[in-house]
Amino acid sequence: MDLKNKIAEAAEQVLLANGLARTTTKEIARAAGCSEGSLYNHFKNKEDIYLHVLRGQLKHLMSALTALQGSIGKETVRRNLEPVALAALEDFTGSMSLICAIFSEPDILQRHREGFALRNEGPHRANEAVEAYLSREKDLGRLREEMDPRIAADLLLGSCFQHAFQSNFLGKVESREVQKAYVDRILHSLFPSEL
Amino acid sequence: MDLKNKIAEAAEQVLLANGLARTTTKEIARAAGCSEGSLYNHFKNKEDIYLHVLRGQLKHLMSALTALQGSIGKETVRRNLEPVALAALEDFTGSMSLICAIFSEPDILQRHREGFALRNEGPHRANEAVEAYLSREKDLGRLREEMDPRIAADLLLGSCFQHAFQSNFLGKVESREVQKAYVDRILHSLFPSEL
Amino acid sequence: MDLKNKIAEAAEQVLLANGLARTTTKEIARAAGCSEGSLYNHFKNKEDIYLHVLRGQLKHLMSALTALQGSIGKETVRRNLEPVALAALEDFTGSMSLICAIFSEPDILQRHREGFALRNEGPHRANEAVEAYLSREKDLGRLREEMDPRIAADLLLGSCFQHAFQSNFLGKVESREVQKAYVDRILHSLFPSEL
Amino acid sequence: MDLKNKIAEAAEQVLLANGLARTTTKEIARAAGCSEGSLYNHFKNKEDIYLHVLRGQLKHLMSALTALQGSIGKETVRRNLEPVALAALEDFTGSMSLICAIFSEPDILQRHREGFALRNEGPHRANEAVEAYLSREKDLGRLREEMDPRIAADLLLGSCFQHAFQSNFLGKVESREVQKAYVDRILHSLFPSEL
DNA sequence: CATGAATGAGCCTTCATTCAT
DNA sequence: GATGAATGAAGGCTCATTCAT
Repeated sequence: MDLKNKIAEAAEQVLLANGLARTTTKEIARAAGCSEGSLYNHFKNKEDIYLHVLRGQLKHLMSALTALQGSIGKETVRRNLEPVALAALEDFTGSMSLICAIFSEPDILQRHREGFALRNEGPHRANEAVEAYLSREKDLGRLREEMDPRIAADLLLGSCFQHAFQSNFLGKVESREVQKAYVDRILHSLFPSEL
Repeated sequence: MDLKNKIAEAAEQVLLANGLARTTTKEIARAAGCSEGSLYNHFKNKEDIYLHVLRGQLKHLMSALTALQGSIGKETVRRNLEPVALAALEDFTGSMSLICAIFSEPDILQRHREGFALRNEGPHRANEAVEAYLSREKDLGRLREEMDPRIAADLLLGSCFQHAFQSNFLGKVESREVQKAYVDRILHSLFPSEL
Repeated sequence: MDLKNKIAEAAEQVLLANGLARTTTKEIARAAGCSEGSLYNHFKNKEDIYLHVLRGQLKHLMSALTALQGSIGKETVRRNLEPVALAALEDFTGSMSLICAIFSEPDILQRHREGFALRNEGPHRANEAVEAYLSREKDLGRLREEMDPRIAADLLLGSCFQHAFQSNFLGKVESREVQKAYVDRILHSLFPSEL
Repeated sequence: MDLKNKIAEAAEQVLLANGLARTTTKEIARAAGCSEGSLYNHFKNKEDIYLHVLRGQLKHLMSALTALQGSIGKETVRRNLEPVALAALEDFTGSMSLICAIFSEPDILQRHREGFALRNEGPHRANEAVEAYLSREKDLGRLREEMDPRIAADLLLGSCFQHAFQSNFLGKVESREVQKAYVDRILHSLFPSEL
C-alpha cells in the first residue's frame, strides 16, 4: 500500500479515537509510521487529510444504496430496505464522531460546502436515494398510495442517524444483533402491511 | 444580570458562531465584556463553560415535552405532538453545532458521561418522554394496538434530528413555515388515521 | 523598563548579530528574559518586532539633522555638516544589516511601503533634510550659486552610506577617528572653498 | 544551455523577485524546469547557488569599468565616467535586493569574506577602479590638483548606490532617461569645470 | 471579585537536504 | 546525471490557564 493510503488509514483511526480537535499531525504521522513532513507530500494540510477521510466514510451505506436500485420490484420492500438500514446504522455509528467534527470548525464546513454540492456529496444523498427507490416501488403499486416517499426515507434514515448519535453519546456499543433487531422494529413500523 | 450569566450567554453566541474549536477564552471574554481572568472566577475552565452552555440547549423542546405530559387524553395525539416536533426541529437546528462539538473532543464526552447519566441528561431523554406519552395514549386506546411507542418516538424525533443536521450541513436556513410544513408531513405519515 | 522595551532592545541585539533570517522568536525571548508567548502580548508578530526595531535606528542621524536646522547661517556650512555626516556614517554602519534585511523579504517591504510613506519615514528623509539646509544656506549666499543642493546632499550621504555598506561587507571596523577623517575628506571635497 | 546555467538563471529570477528569505529550492527547481534533486548535482547547497548568482551581478558596471581603463586621456573625464555611472546606477538598482540579502544571513557573509578578499571581489572593487582611473587622469593633468581621487570615486558611486537603494526601498521605478539625467547632475556637480 | 500580563506547552507547517531508483 | 518522495529539525504562533496586583 502506498504511503498516501497508509496516512489516510492512520488518520481515520486517530480521528475516530481522539476526535478532530485532539488529533495532531504528529500523532497521525506516528500512526502511519512516517515523518510529519511526509503528510505534506500527500495532503495540502491537516484539513485536507480530514476531508479525505471524511469522504471515505459511509462506504457500506453507499454500496447498499447502489444495490438497492437493483432490487426494485423484487422481494419485498421491507426486505430490500433492511440491508440499507443496517448499513446506515452501522456506518452512522462508526463515523458519527468524524461527521460531527465538522461542526466544531464551521469555517471548514463553509469552505467546502460548494465542493460538497458540486460533487453531490453529503449525508442527504442517502435520503434521496431511498426516496427514489420508494417512488419507483410506489409506481409499481407495491406501496400504499398515501405513502410519502421522501418522508418515509427521512423517518427510516433519521431514526437510524439519531440512534447512532445517541449510542455514541452514551458510549453504548451495540452488537450487530441488537442493531438488526432495532432496524427490524423500525421497518415493521414503517411497512407494517408486509408479512 | 450577573457576570456568570453574561459569560454564559456570550459563550453561547461565540460557540454557535465559531464552533468549539475556534472559540477562544479571549473571545468569550470580549463578548462578555470582561477580562479573561474573570471567566475563571465563575467557571472551572473552558470545558466547564462549554458544558454549562450545552446543558442550556433544547429549552423549547424541554418545555414542550413538559407540556406534552399535560395533554394526555386531550385533543388528538397528532395535534399534541406538533409543538413537540416543531420545538425539536427548531432546537436541534439551532443547537446542532454545539451538540455535535462534543464529538470533536471525545475525552470531554468520556469525562462527563456518568455525569450526564446521573442527571438523566442527554438527547435521548426527549425520545423517552415522547415514548412515555405515547404509551399512555395507547393505554387510553387512542392509538393503534400495533404501534410501538419507542419506535414511533424515535421515528418522529430522529427525522427531526437528521433534518436539522442536514440543514446545518448544507447551510440551509428554513423559515418557521417550512419547518412547520415538514413537521406536518412527518406527523401525518406517522399518525395517518387521525383527521 | 517595561517588557516591551526589553523585548525591543533584545531583538535589536539579536537582529544585528544574527541577521533577520537567523533571528528566531525563541532567541529574542531568551535575550529578553521572557517567554516566547510574551512577545505576542506586545507585538503582533515577528515582522512587527523587526519594524519596531527598524524604526528606532538612525537615532543619532535624526537628531543631528534636527540640530542642523538650527545652525543655518551660523559657523561654516562644512562645520555644520560635520556632525551630520559623522552621525550618518556611524548610524549607517551600525544599522546596515537591519536596514538591508528588508530586501530579503520584499513582501514585508511591500506591505509597509505606504506606511513608511504616510509617516514620511525612510532613509531618503535624511537626504531631503540636508538638501533643505543647503538651500537655505544658498539663499543666504553662503554657498556657490552653481551648487545643486539635492545633489550635494546625495553625494554627502550617499558616500557615507556606501562606505558603511562596504565596511559591513568587508567586516572592517573603523574607529571613530578613522570615520572622522573620512568624513572630513568628503566634506573638504564637497565644500573646498571654506577654510 | 546546460542545466547548471539554467538553474543559475532561474535562481537569479526567483531571488530578485522573492528575496533570499522567500526563495525556496522547490521554486528554483520549478523555475529551472528540473527537480529539486538536480540542484544538488550542480551546486553544493542553496547558499552555493546564492553566491553563484551574487557573483554574476553588476556585469554592466564591470564591463564599463574595463572600458574606462581604455579611455584614459581621451574625450573628457566627465564624458568617460558617464557610462560607468549609468551602469552603476542600473546595476545597483537591479541587484540591490540580492546584494543586501547577504546581510540577512551574516554567517554566510562571514563564511565567505576571505573568499571574497582572495578573489578581490566585492562592491568596493568598483570604487577602486574609478579611483585608479581618476589618478591617471590627474597625472595627465586633466583634473584639478586638489581633487582627491578616492573621495571623488566614492562620491560618484556612493550617490549612485544610495540612489539605487532608495529607489528599491520606495518601489520607485525610474526610466533610463531619468537615471541618465540624475547621473548627469552628479557628474556636473563633481566635474563642473568641463564644458 | 476583577484584571490582564506572563506563561510555556504544543501545534501546524515549511524547507533544505538526502538517497534509492 | 536526473529524479522526487521522505525526512526531521526548526520555526512562528496560539491559547488555556495562572497569579500578583
